[in-house]
Amino acid sequence: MKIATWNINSINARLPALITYLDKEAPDFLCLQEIKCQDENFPLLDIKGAGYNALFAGQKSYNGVALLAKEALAKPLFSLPNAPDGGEQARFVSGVTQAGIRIISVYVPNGNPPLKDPTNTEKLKYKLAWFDALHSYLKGHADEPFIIGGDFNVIINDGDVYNPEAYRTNALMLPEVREKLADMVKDLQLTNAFKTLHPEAGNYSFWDYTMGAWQRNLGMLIDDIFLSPSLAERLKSAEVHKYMRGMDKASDHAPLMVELT
DNA sequence: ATGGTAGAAGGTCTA
Repeated sequence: MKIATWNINSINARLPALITYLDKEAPDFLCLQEIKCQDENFPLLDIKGAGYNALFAGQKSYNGVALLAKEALAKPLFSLPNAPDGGEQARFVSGVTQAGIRIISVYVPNGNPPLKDPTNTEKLKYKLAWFDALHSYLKGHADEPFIIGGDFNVIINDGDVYNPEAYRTNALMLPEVREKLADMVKDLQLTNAFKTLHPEAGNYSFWDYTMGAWQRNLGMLIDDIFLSPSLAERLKSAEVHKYMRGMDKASDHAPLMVELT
Protein backbone atom coordinates (compact mmCIF):
# COMPACT_ATOMS: atom_id res chain seq x y z
CA MET A 1 0.00 0.00 0.00
CA LYS A 2 1.47 3.29 -1.13
CA ILE A 3 0.55 6.65 0.35
CA ALA A 4 2.02 9.97 -0.71
CA THR A 5 1.74 13.62 0.26
CA TRP A 6 2.45 16.58 -2.00
CA ASN A 7 2.07 20.31 -1.63
CA ILE A 8 1.12 20.85 -5.26
CA ASN A 9 0.94 24.68 -5.26
CA SER A 10 -2.17 24.94 -7.45
CA ILE A 11 -3.76 21.74 -8.70
CA ASN A 12 -4.79 23.37 -11.96
CA ALA A 13 -1.37 24.83 -12.74
CA ARG A 14 0.11 21.40 -11.94
CA LEU A 15 -2.55 19.17 -13.52
CA PRO A 16 -0.30 17.58 -16.20
CA ALA A 17 2.35 16.86 -13.57
CA LEU A 18 -0.28 15.38 -11.26
CA ILE A 19 -1.64 13.01 -13.91
CA THR A 20 1.91 11.98 -14.85
CA TYR A 21 2.65 11.31 -11.19
CA LEU A 22 -0.46 9.21 -10.66
CA ASP A 23 0.31 7.14 -13.76
CA LYS A 24 3.98 6.65 -12.87
CA GLU A 25 3.89 6.10 -9.11
CA ALA A 26 0.33 4.81 -8.70
CA PRO A 27 -0.15 5.79 -5.05
CA ASP A 28 -3.16 4.17 -3.43
CA PHE A 29 -3.71 7.42 -1.53
CA LEU A 30 -2.40 10.90 -2.26
CA CYS A 31 -2.71 13.81 0.16
CA LEU A 32 -2.56 17.17 -1.62
CA GLN A 33 -2.10 20.64 -0.17
CA GLU A 34 -2.33 24.17 -1.55
CA ILE A 35 -4.63 23.14 -4.37
CA LYS A 36 -5.53 26.85 -4.57
CA CYS A 37 -8.93 26.48 -6.17
CA GLN A 38 -12.54 26.67 -5.20
CA ASP A 39 -14.57 23.46 -5.27
CA GLU A 40 -16.22 24.34 -8.57
CA ASN A 41 -12.80 24.58 -10.25
CA PHE A 42 -11.49 21.27 -8.91
CA PRO A 43 -10.39 19.11 -11.91
CA LEU A 44 -12.49 16.12 -10.88
CA LEU A 45 -13.05 14.74 -14.38
CA ASP A 46 -9.31 14.59 -15.13
CA ILE A 47 -8.67 12.86 -11.82
CA LYS A 48 -11.46 10.36 -12.36
CA GLY A 49 -10.01 9.77 -15.82
CA ALA A 50 -6.73 8.80 -14.16
CA GLY A 51 -8.60 6.25 -12.06
CA TYR A 52 -8.94 8.12 -8.79
CA ASN A 53 -11.70 9.27 -6.48
CA ALA A 54 -11.26 12.57 -4.68
CA LEU A 55 -12.31 14.28 -1.49
CA PHE A 56 -11.47 17.97 -1.49
CA ALA A 57 -11.89 21.11 0.53
CA GLY A 58 -11.29 24.10 -1.71
CA GLN A 59 -10.90 27.79 -1.04
CA LYS A 60 -10.49 30.90 -3.15
CA SER A 61 -6.84 31.78 -3.90
CA TYR A 62 -5.17 30.15 -0.93
CA ASN A 63 -4.80 26.85 0.88
CA GLY A 64 -7.13 24.04 -0.18
CA VAL A 65 -6.52 20.32 0.40
CA ALA A 66 -7.53 17.09 -1.30
CA LEU A 67 -7.33 13.36 -0.79
CA LEU A 68 -7.12 11.15 -3.89
CA ALA A 69 -7.74 7.43 -3.64
CA LYS A 70 -8.16 4.51 -5.99
CA GLU A 71 -11.00 3.31 -3.78
CA ALA A 72 -14.00 5.23 -2.52
CA LEU A 73 -13.40 6.60 0.96
CA ALA A 74 -16.01 6.52 3.70
CA LYS A 75 -16.83 9.05 6.42
CA PRO A 76 -15.53 12.13 4.57
CA LEU A 77 -14.66 15.08 6.78
CA PHE A 78 -13.89 18.43 5.17
CA SER A 79 -12.64 20.57 8.01
CA LEU A 80 -10.74 20.19 11.26
CA PRO A 81 -13.15 20.07 14.20
CA ASN A 82 -12.60 23.00 16.56
CA ALA A 83 -10.14 24.72 14.22
CA PRO A 84 -9.32 28.22 15.53
CA ASP A 85 -11.11 29.92 12.62
CA GLY A 86 -14.09 27.58 12.64
CA GLY A 87 -12.76 25.86 9.54
CA GLU A 88 -12.79 28.95 7.34
CA GLN A 89 -9.36 28.10 5.95
CA ALA A 90 -9.31 24.85 3.95
CA ARG A 91 -6.50 22.94 5.61
CA PHE A 92 -7.92 19.51 6.48
CA VAL A 93 -9.69 16.67 4.71
CA SER A 94 -10.00 13.04 5.74
CA GLY A 95 -11.70 9.78 4.85
CA VAL A 96 -11.67 6.15 5.92
CA THR A 97 -10.45 3.32 3.70
CA GLN A 98 -12.32 0.09 3.15
CA ALA A 99 -9.74 -1.55 5.43
CA GLY A 100 -10.72 0.91 8.16
CA ILE A 101 -7.67 3.18 8.10
CA ARG A 102 -8.36 6.88 8.48
CA ILE A 103 -6.34 8.93 5.97
CA ILE A 104 -5.86 12.64 6.66
CA SER A 105 -4.39 15.38 4.49
CA VAL A 106 -3.33 18.54 6.31
CA TYR A 107 -1.89 21.91 5.41
CA VAL A 108 -0.63 23.31 8.70
CA PRO A 109 -0.55 27.13 8.83
CA ASN A 110 2.84 28.66 8.02
CA GLY A 111 2.75 31.04 10.98
CA ASN A 112 5.19 33.65 9.76
CA PRO A 113 4.18 37.30 10.17
CA PRO A 114 3.16 39.45 7.24
CA LEU A 115 6.22 41.19 5.84
CA LYS A 116 4.67 44.57 6.50
CA ASP A 117 4.49 43.95 10.22
CA PRO A 118 7.15 41.67 11.68
CA THR A 119 5.83 42.25 15.20
CA ASN A 120 2.48 40.70 14.32
CA THR A 121 2.18 37.29 15.97
CA GLU A 122 -1.43 36.59 15.00
CA LYS A 123 -0.39 34.00 12.42
CA LEU A 124 1.90 32.26 14.88
CA LYS A 125 -0.90 32.08 17.45
CA TYR A 126 -3.19 30.68 14.79
CA LYS A 127 -0.63 28.01 13.92
CA LEU A 128 -0.23 26.97 17.56
CA ALA A 129 -4.01 26.87 18.08
CA TRP A 130 -4.41 24.85 14.89
CA PHE A 131 -1.94 22.28 16.23
CA ASP A 132 -3.95 22.10 19.46
CA ALA A 133 -7.11 21.35 17.48
CA LEU A 134 -5.33 18.73 15.39
CA HIS A 135 -3.90 17.07 18.50
CA SER A 136 -7.36 16.95 20.08
CA TYR A 137 -8.92 15.52 16.95
CA LEU A 138 -6.31 12.76 16.62
CA LYS A 139 -6.53 12.02 20.34
CA GLY A 140 -10.22 11.38 19.86
CA HIS A 141 -9.42 8.81 17.17
CA ALA A 142 -6.37 7.27 18.82
CA ASP A 143 -8.03 3.89 19.09
CA GLU A 144 -8.31 3.60 15.29
CA PRO A 145 -5.48 3.14 12.75
CA PHE A 146 -4.71 6.36 10.90
CA ILE A 147 -2.17 7.91 8.57
CA ILE A 148 -1.72 11.65 8.44
CA GLY A 149 0.23 13.26 5.62
CA GLY A 150 0.78 16.85 4.78
CA ASP A 151 2.77 20.03 4.76
CA PHE A 152 3.33 20.43 8.50
CA ASN A 153 5.36 23.63 8.09
CA VAL A 154 7.76 22.49 10.83
CA ILE A 155 11.50 21.92 10.48
CA ILE A 156 11.67 19.16 13.08
CA ASN A 157 15.46 18.81 13.32
CA ASP A 158 18.29 21.23 12.63
CA GLY A 159 19.57 18.79 10.04
CA ASP A 160 16.35 19.15 8.07
CA VAL A 161 17.25 22.60 6.71
CA TYR A 162 20.25 23.87 4.76
CA ASN A 163 21.06 26.62 7.30
CA PRO A 164 19.37 26.23 10.69
CA GLU A 165 20.84 29.45 12.10
CA ALA A 166 19.09 31.48 9.41
CA TYR A 167 15.74 29.99 10.47
CA ARG A 168 16.13 30.07 14.25
CA THR A 169 13.39 32.71 14.68
CA ASN A 170 11.27 31.53 11.74
CA ALA A 171 7.82 30.12 12.53
CA LEU A 172 8.87 26.87 10.83
CA MET A 173 11.46 26.30 13.54
CA LEU A 174 10.52 28.25 16.69
CA PRO A 175 10.82 26.10 19.83
CA GLU A 176 7.12 26.48 20.70
CA VAL A 177 6.15 25.28 17.22
CA ARG A 178 8.49 22.31 17.35
CA GLU A 179 7.15 21.47 20.80
CA LYS A 180 3.54 21.41 19.60
CA LEU A 181 4.34 18.83 16.96
CA ALA A 182 6.74 16.88 19.18
CA ASP A 183 4.18 16.74 22.01
CA MET A 184 1.53 15.41 19.63
CA VAL A 185 3.89 12.80 18.19
CA LYS A 186 4.95 11.68 21.66
CA ASP A 187 1.48 11.67 23.18
CA LEU A 188 -0.04 9.67 20.31
CA GLN A 189 3.09 7.57 19.75
CA LEU A 190 3.20 8.43 16.10
CA THR A 191 5.86 7.15 13.72
CA ASN A 192 7.48 9.69 11.42
CA ALA A 193 7.66 7.35 8.43
CA PHE A 194 10.39 9.08 6.47
CA LYS A 195 12.71 10.01 9.33
CA THR A 196 12.45 6.54 10.87
CA LEU A 197 13.99 5.06 7.73
CA HIS A 198 16.16 8.06 6.78
CA PRO A 199 17.32 9.76 9.99
CA GLU A 200 20.35 11.40 8.38
CA ALA A 201 20.53 15.15 7.80
CA GLY A 202 20.11 16.80 4.44
CA ASN A 203 16.97 15.16 3.06
CA TYR A 204 14.57 17.84 1.88
CA SER A 205 11.04 18.06 0.47
CA PHE A 206 10.85 21.81 -0.27
CA TRP A 207 13.11 24.17 -2.19
CA ASP A 208 12.12 27.83 -2.49
CA TYR A 209 11.46 29.24 -5.94
CA THR A 210 13.83 32.12 -5.22
CA MET A 211 17.59 32.30 -4.62
CA GLY A 212 18.24 29.45 -7.05
CA ALA A 213 17.35 27.26 -4.07
CA TRP A 214 16.74 24.11 -6.09
CA GLN A 215 19.95 24.38 -8.11
CA ARG A 216 21.95 25.10 -4.92
CA ASN A 217 20.08 22.49 -2.84
CA LEU A 218 18.93 25.08 -0.29
CA GLY A 219 16.04 22.99 0.94
CA MET A 220 14.12 21.92 4.00
CA LEU A 221 12.04 18.95 5.11
CA ILE A 222 8.58 20.20 6.05
CA ASP A 223 6.35 17.53 4.48
CA ASP A 224 5.75 14.41 6.56
CA ILE A 225 3.69 11.26 6.89
CA PHE A 226 2.92 9.98 10.40
CA LEU A 227 1.56 6.53 11.24
CA SER A 228 -0.56 5.60 14.22
CA PRO A 229 1.00 2.97 16.53
CA SER A 230 -0.74 -0.10 15.11
CA LEU A 231 0.58 0.67 11.61
CA ALA A 232 4.21 1.29 12.59
CA GLU A 233 5.36 -2.26 12.07
CA ARG A 234 4.02 -2.23 8.51
CA LEU A 235 6.43 0.54 7.43
CA LYS A 236 8.43 -0.75 4.47
CA SER A 237 9.95 2.21 2.58
CA ALA A 238 9.84 5.98 2.29
CA GLU A 239 11.28 8.38 -0.26
CA VAL A 240 11.11 11.92 -1.54
CA HIS A 241 10.37 12.01 -5.25
CA LYS A 242 12.89 14.74 -5.98
CA TYR A 243 12.59 14.34 -9.72
CA MET A 244 9.22 16.09 -9.49
CA ARG A 245 10.94 19.25 -8.20
CA GLY A 246 13.31 19.25 -11.17
CA MET A 247 10.57 19.28 -13.78
CA ASP A 248 9.55 22.34 -15.77
CA LYS A 249 6.72 24.20 -14.02
CA ALA A 250 7.43 22.28 -10.80
CA SER A 251 5.78 22.87 -7.47
CA ASP A 252 8.23 24.19 -4.87
CA HIS A 253 7.57 20.94 -2.94
CA ALA A 254 8.41 17.39 -4.00
CA PRO A 255 6.06 14.51 -3.16
CA LEU A 256 6.91 12.23 -0.24
CA MET A 257 5.83 8.61 -0.61
CA VAL A 258 5.63 5.84 1.99
CA GLU A 259 4.98 2.17 1.37
CA LEU A 260 3.36 -0.11 3.92
CA THR A 261 3.22 -3.90 3.73
C1' DA B 1 16.74 46.19 3.92
C1' DT B 2 14.81 44.02 0.25
C1' DG B 3 15.36 40.99 -3.30
C1' DG B 4 14.60 36.69 -5.71
C1' DT B 5 9.90 33.37 -8.08
C1' DA B 6 5.35 31.52 -8.50
C1' DG B 7 0.25 31.37 -8.21
C1' DA B 8 -4.57 33.21 -8.03
C1' DA B 9 -6.99 37.05 -8.46
C1' DG B 10 -7.58 41.08 -10.59
C1' DG B 11 -4.04 45.42 -9.76
C1' DT B 12 -1.85 42.45 -3.95
C1' DC B 13 -1.26 38.87 -0.85
C1' DT B 14 0.78 34.48 0.50
C1' DA B 15 4.50 31.48 0.67
